[in-house]
Amino acid sequence: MIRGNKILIADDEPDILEIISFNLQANGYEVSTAKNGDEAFEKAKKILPDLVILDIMMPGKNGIEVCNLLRMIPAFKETLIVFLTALSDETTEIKGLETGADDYLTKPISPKVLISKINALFRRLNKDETGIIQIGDLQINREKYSVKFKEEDIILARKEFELLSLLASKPGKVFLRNEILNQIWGTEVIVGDRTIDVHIRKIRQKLGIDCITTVKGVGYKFEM
Amino acid sequence: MIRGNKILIADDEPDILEIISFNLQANGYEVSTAKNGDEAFEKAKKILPDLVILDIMMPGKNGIEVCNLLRMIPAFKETLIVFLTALSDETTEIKGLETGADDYLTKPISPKVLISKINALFRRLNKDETGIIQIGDLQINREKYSVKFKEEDIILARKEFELLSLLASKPGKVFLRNEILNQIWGTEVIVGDRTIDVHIRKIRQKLGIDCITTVKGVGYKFEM
DNA sequence: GCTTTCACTTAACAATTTGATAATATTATA
DNA sequence: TATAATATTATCAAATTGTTAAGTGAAAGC
Repeated sequence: MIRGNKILIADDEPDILEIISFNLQANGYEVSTAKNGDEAFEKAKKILPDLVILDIMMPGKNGIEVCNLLRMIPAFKETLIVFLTALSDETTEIKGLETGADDYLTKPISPKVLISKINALFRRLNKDETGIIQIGDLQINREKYSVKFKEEDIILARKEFELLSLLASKPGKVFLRNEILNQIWGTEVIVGDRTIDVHIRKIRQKLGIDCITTVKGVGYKFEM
Repeated sequence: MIRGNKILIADDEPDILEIISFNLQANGYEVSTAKNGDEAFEKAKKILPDLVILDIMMPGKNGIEVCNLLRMIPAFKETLIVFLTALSDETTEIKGLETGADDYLTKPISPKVLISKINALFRRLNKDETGIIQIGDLQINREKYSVKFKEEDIILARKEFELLSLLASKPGKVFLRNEILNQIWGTEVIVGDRTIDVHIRKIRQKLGIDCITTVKGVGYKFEM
């Protein structure tokens, strides 16, 4: 868990608090609890959690009020907020979601499912899936379709980029010629064996460094 | 059509497809449908939706398989995927969420609640909805539909504006021609490939600076 | 009502790049 | 060394994009 592992739970039933706390902690989250809406709001402002789990019916402020108040504070614009309540009526659920909550879960819920849902929310929050391959001084950015070597931009044509991208996706692994053909040309198109060689050559030429190794009779592999 | 609002629904029950389609469309989403897993996978690759709603039990590939396949494709790393199924057993739900889905909803679900859930997901996705994009000396104001370069107003026609706006929304990212067509023209309208080029040309001409790069065989990207 | 203007699209062609192959040279290895 | 596999080079066809001009329809202006 790189970022975002502080969770605040607000519920007026001590049993619920304990069960959920236990399960979240067992999954590596740092948990704080609150017994009512007012306490939840105060604690939230103090500890700045990454996720707030709110019961709706609580003494003091109810969950929806807390959610509203939090969303008004800039620091909580991005904070995950989830309702966890026994209230399963449609109107409340819609109201809850429209308040700016990220999910609305109804009790009873199994701890495992709860954890899965929470993991799913965090997964999207930590969207560091940039599609960048970095090996030594070589950087391949799939999204930008760009290759850099020591801050130097290297322009590759499409097939060249795809080929390098494929080989570099698993450094050290030998890709069979067949495998390469299937991955890059697909099963429909049929091209000669020499075609691969030529593209490999162009990549080697453009990169200027020797990072693609020929494994004679088998295929090619990427190595720095 | 600037906002990400394309949804693909896959379900083998025509009634469900129709009801959900209707409701989503009524809420401003652009909807495509698929009757089974295979069709869902193919259509997804073609139209590049922002959200995919998957039934689990379907002829051909089941929903979980489709989700798995999609998540393997770089272009679908960020796509919202939600299961909507009658299967309410815990194991399946956990498996679904661990496959990389963003939510797991069980039928029956009221259209209103479904819409709320979907809105909540999109709300988090479009996080930087400030309406103003500032890159170097270039300022794009989505609300005013205006573009400024070094305090100088630049008048762009609608399509030109939308195109620039799209490219500039993720500087560096290469937008596939497909992606551009889908985002700006939608899946209904079909225009020739040259149309994009011509708009690109006009933007380049009007801006006077070289900030749109052609990636041959792939698409275009914005770079200052 | 008519004309003008403008945004958008397309056709047609030019310019460019890419990718595949043939032909030949070179290398690795049994 | 003989042989199969790969490297290299040059070449050409195909794919892709750039550019210009022209057509279309809708909105604006007279």
